[in-house]
Amino acid sequence: MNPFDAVRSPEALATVPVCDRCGSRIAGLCQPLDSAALDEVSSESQQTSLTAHSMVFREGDPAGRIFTLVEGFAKLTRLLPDGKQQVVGFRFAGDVIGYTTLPTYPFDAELLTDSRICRLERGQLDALLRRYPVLERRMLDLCVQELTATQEQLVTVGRRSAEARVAAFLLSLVEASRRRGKPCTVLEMPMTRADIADFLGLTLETVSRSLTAFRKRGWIREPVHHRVEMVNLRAVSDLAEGLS
Amino acid sequence: MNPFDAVRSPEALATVPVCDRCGSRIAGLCQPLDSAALDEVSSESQQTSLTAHSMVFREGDPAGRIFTLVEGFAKLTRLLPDGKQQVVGFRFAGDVIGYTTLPTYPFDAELLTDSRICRLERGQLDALLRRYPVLERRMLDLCVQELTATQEQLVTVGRRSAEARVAAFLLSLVEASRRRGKPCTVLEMPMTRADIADFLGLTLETVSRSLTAFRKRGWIREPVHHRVEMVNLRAVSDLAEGLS
DNA sequence: AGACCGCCTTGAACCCGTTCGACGCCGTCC
DNA sequence: GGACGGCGTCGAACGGGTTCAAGGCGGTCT
Repeated sequence: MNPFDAVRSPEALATVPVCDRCGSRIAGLCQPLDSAALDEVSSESQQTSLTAHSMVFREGDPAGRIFTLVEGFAKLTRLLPDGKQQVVGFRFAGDVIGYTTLPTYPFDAELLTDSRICRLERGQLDALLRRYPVLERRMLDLCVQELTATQEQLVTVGRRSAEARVAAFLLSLVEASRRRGKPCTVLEMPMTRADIADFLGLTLETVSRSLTAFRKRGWIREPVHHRVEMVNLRAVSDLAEGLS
Repeated sequence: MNPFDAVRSPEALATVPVCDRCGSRIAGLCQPLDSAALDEVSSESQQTSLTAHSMVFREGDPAGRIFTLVEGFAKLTRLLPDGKQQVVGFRFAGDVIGYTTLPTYPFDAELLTDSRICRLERGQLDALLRRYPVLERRMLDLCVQELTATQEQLVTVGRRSAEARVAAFLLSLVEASRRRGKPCTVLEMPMTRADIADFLGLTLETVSRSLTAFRKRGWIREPVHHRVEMVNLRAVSDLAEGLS
């Protein structure tokens, strides 16, 4: 155990072990913090459990809080005036949700599964950022990562064929799982066909047809609902690259 | 004039006036700096002029430098294995180009016009960020802005019809011009139809047809090559919103 | 059990944007 | 001047993905 543990308050003892297993500690905002700083962050933040389909926040809500997804899956969506929605991203354990410089959140954040989230008031975050410059640096790094991923997604949606988009989506799930330290061929995929379609700029029928095609070619399996097994990762990534 | 000017070195006197008119000072990284800090930044950075079609850097180059576009226009592109390119964004006077946490640049940066750029070695930037926390904050803000714009672009490419995408593109030009403090109905548009098409996930023919359609409807004019006049901004933004 | 509902799958027809081809315009290079 | 190449425009045919429609499967509620 960490040598700092001995001097922690009982309160901290209760909260920190939770933090140690949090995705944020592994790949997210809290990764660069030492134990003392982690204590402070964790004592200022509020952990809550929420059920699937809860809204963490809505597009247009005042952006007064920042969230970390401790466990679970979420989707971020923007609504178009004509009613169609675009999924701008999915979020996994450890990811930060809702950091923006805008006065209001620019998208909806909806949980796809029962989840645990960690909540911080905006003012508290700003104070922490001032106190621990390493946190601000970390925010910037995460933001740049996010920007790169979104640009990648732009390429996917803008230039790839339907099947190549679905293949690229599967690869992004593999990558997200790897980043969380679980390199595994069987992946959680809690999003519906419609969610995936809205992410890829396709219809749910096309997504369904593509996944069926992959299954028939023996590239993937779906042992149970909302779980994919990547059988032939190479074939999928070749298709995503357009080498078809 | 600024009271700090009196104590400046002759060298600073030569460089700072340039900075004061730089786009970065108005809308970019240097915006929050006081005169003393601006002196330091400007003395560490190298200004150069480059001609149209120069590459600022290429995808895969070691990301050792950060650039600010002082004057001019640039496009950022990613190349797909099959040879197609996706324009991931355009950059205008004042914008930062090439900041990444990755070891290499994730896209090409090519100038569309003769431009002036301001160059900073990565190590110098890191030192400045440590010295002036306000700069790090500013980087984060710019990154979040950029992320929001890219997500907006994702919606455009993913869910809008061809004409709506072109309309949205025109609006983004208006917005970029406004941000640089030049709210004007006649805009520079140095990119070719092919560039626009690659940005919007369309072909150049479709872009050409859409712009022709807008012209025939009297929504825009193109008085000279590479310049658009927004005659009926309302009609364009209604189309972009999908209210057609 | 039966009815209902959300989600997924599959088929067939259609349509929007692409592809392919041709041409015009303009600037540059022999 | 003439040839060439980059860029933009336009028409006709094609095709990938959408739209529309029907049906299946697995839950949950009554």
